[in-house]
Amino acid sequence: MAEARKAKPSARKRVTAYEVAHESGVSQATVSYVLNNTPGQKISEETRKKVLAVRDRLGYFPYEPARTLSYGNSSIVLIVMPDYPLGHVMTALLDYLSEVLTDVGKTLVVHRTKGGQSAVDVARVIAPMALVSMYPLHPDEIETVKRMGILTEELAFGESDAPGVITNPQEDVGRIQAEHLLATGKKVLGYARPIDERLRPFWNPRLEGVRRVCQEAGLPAPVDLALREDGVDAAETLAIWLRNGVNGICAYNDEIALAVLHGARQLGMVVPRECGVVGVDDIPAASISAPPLTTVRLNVHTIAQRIIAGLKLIDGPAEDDRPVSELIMRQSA
Amino acid sequence: MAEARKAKPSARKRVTAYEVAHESGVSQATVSYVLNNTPGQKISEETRKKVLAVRDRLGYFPYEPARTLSYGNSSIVLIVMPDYPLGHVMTALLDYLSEVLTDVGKTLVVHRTKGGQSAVDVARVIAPMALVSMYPLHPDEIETVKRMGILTEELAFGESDAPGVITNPQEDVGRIQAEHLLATGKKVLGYARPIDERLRPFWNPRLEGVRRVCQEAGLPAPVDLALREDGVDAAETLAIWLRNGVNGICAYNDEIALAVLHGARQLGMVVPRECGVVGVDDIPAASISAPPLTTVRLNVHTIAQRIIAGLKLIDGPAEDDRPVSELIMRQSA
DNA sequence: CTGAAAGCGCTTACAG
DNA sequence: CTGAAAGCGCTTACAG
Repeated sequence: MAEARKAKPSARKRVTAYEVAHESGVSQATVSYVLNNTPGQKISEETRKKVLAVRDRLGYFPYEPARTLSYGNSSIVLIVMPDYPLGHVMTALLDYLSEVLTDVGKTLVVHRTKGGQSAVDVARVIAPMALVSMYPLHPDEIETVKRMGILTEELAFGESDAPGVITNPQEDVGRIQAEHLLATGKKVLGYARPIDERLRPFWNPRLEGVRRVCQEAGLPAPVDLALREDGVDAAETLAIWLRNGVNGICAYNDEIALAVLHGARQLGMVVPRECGVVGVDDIPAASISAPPLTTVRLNVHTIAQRIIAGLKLIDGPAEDDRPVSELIMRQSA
Repeated sequence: MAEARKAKPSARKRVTAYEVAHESGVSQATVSYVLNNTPGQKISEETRKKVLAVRDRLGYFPYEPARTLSYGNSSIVLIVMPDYPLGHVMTALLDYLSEVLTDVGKTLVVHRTKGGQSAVDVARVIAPMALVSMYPLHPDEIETVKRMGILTEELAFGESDAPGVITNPQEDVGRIQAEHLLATGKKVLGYARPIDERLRPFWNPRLEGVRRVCQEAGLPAPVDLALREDGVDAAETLAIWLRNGVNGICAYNDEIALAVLHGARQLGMVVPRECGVVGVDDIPAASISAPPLTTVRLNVHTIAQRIIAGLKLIDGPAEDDRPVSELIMRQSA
């Protein structure tokens, strides 16, 4: 795995606090005090000025690994994601998270963890102060990471009340889709999921939401089928749904929904009259499909704030009270 | 900006090499030798076994910051990207890069740098062994990072022969688009670029490629217009092109191309007869648009290999000789 | 074949 | 108000 590191690199001599102290005619401690604005230390204005000037002249900045070692904790927040496509929403989530963390002096860094590689290994080399996982972690992994003194959080897409698990209930997404379809008079629903089995943790809770709505309405359970995003099997799959009497389809995301729409065009079906379709994500292409796609938009800010609150790093921006998911109604359903 | 760190966290006592040494009845040095397989150290099989056993029992792993401090260099490769949407291609690039780096014991980590924030600051807290920038860095920034002893590389989308700059010539992409359009008999080209000004470094080189092809063919320069990805201004923009006699459009990427197609449908235009359209990226939706989109696919592996070769971390997988970009012909041009 | 010791660059009691 | 010193957890000459 990790091979031995090569010979020590020519380690371009680093500018150290020692040098700054020396040039300023003060001790290393004093340098540390002024640079960190250490509370409870009264530094004369003169000394402070001098140190700062030398710092600037030398272009000095503390070396983080040393700081981390001494302090016992870093300021890095590591987020691990699966390495398969996650779309616009996750990107937006990351950016917002990054912004908020930057504001409180933390640095967010992302690792796309390849299947087979453990988040624990990554956490070991990054040695972050906190680890946020975008996919389910094994309890042993959580245990190990915690024992490393790292705050740990897992974003769960289903229900959970386990500690350290931020729930981002995706059932709601499925419910919204299904309820809208039923409200438009559809009676038999289909669920269009992606083919990639690794995505199961993401779509399964949504399907569960659809399932419950059907059940509560006394309607048949949704028939779920997998579909390619490039739409080559769309017509064929749609035909299966039709044979099952399906007239409303909830898609895992907009890309899949677009593929369904493609299949419908091929079959000459009239959407939404013969079959309604609703997606998730509201990607740009959703508003320009034929017909424009009715979809569910996720409110990334709320999710981000839950993560941040779970990290307890900041008192958190006032809880966002916008709903996590909302229906964007267009013409496909 | 960075606020003072809070009181030392309850720093759950870390298992140290000292403890492993103690429990094994050997010195710390010996523990380090066996764990690192330090060459030139002859450790008795017995000692090795013992140390390893204790390591496993205690669940010990070296603490990276200490290791980095001592060794003088980390095993992290940091990649900074702009924080605006970059699409499937960049994601694929990251994943491939990550995979290769993992194989050689490095860990790739990504930071989406917000405008206004400097890559230098990020590099300072992560203290990586190498920094790869996906956007242009200021020469001063490069200088600073290098002085920190960090290998630095910048992915340039235009031409450049500056050291430390990996060129990923995007003119070629524009050329391929334009040449195809001209080959189908189009005489006046348009360039559809995104609205976000921050994307300029990415589309400008491509537009330049289109421009050159037109020039070389003795045709009028391409007329470039900005377009929203959600297509609300597509018809209107398309009308402007038409008034200028444009009958072939090169789009910055597939999303924009899809918007153009949307506008064409609204105007009742026949694509590609009245106007050809070619995108870039070959996203899944490209194959199911109406009509299916002709596009240029980028070969991510080649780009990744150039980056890796530039890092000189490994002897590199045999240079991929597949072309960087290739035309995927479908029905929109 | 193994260990005592120095050193990486910081922070933080502890003395003054 | 400031400094000498210990300590964070590792690696690596240097002795034996």
